[in-house]
Amino acid sequence: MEDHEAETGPRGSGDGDQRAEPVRSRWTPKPEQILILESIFNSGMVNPPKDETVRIRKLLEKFGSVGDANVFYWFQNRRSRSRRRQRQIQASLGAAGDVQPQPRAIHNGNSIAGAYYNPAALCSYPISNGPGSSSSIGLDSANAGGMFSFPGQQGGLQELQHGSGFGLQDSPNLHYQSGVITVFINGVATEVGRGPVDMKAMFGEDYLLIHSSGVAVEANEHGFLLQHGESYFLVPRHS
Amino acid sequence: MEDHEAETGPRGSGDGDQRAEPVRSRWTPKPEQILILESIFNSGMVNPPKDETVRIRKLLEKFGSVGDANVFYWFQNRRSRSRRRQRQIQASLGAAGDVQPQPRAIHNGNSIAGAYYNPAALCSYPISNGPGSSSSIGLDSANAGGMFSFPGQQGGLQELQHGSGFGLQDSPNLHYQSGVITVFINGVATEVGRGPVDMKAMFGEDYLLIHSSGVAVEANEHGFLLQHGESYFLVPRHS
DNA sequence: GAGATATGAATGAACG
DNA sequence: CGTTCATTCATATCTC
Repeated sequence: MEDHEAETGPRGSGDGDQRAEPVRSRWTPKPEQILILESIFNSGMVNPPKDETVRIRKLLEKFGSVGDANVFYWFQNRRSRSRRRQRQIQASLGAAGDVQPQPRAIHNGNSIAGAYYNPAALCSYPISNGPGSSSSIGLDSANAGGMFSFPGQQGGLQELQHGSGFGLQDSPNLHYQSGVITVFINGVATEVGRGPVDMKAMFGEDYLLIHSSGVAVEANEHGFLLQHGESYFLVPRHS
Repeated sequence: MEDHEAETGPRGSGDGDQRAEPVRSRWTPKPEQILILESIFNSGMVNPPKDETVRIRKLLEKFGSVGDANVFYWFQNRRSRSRRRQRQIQASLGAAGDVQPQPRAIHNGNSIAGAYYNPAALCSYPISNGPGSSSSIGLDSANAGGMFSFPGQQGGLQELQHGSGFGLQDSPNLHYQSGVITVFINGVATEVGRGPVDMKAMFGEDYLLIHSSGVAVEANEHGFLLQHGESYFLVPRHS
């Protein structure tokens, strides 16, 4: 986390001699790049150290030009906003009464985030932004580097998240854990706080959480304790 | 690190005029204030001691309420980010290795890293943030103190940087020099590392650096040695 | 094509 | 001092 922001400042440079450059705008990550970044983030590396940042940048460059600063900013923003969302959820859980459809239904036109109304999908941050424009992301191109091999179609998204095979193969430890972990609830990657999750407050009394092994998740008085990377199933209690 | 922050911090106590605004939690320096701060910083005083900080604060107060802590933080951040930028430049110069052409000319449809194509614009940190919103900063107001007298218009910015007449008139020595100096290249205030500057790596073989006196800048094997506050001109060698 | 939202970038404040 | 957090600014994108 050292050198960032160099590169450009849309802000500064208040001189007139800038040739008629069509106002270089900000970096807009390609869908493939977002996938990579998300998968790295969800794998637990939410705050990559500098050398990792460089590696990630090189990886991303297979899909479009990008700078170290962009990667840094991405993780910083992702972390910050994830944390904020988490806090919001937590806060609104405590505040009974005036609530509303609390999780702000991201409702990206297409996309997986649609899975919101279903209680099972009630997650603080549904992974994936939905493979936006380029339908069925063309990962085939530029994939020569061999580091990536996505299942390919958008349906296969969750698959990706599970395995740790996302390219940063060798780094043994995922530096920096942060207070947020990612679990899979009914197949949907979901961020939750590191501590006990008050599932009752989230889903009500009518649901049970079952670990993928089949055993129901124990809950102490504070809530359930989930583990990063594990899969759970939220099922109606009275079914 | 010690006693800062409480002080006159706009946070806790009486910042005089907050009315009429959407209650901003943190200090947002006015353009005039930024100009002042930048000019002080660029004059070489990058780490003002406490008493100077107080004087600077009083100066800034002519343009809006501000606390000593704000000034302290500003210099701390300015120093930190300046150094960081410097390091990034240096790093990317040395990198050279495996990947693509160094000046990463991101040139996407959108995206960053502008200011790269023009050699003259290749500066680690072009001074001035561009008199953004408030066109032709209204310096006339509150200028009664008489310490400042800007040329006024935005074009006159570089003018300001040159002279040492920036208000802190008497302090004989500019405490703390830091590893960064400010020079003027083709009229643009530019930060460079204190040591020899590898201009060849920065601008290529095709450019010469001429001191404002007219003599070409000597370069040893390491690079050019520039001097703080001096003006230079970067000219094509073959023109 | 105006308004709402998402998000890249910048920066004041603070921590270790 | 380097790093991180929180907030804000600016703009790309989406929606109606």
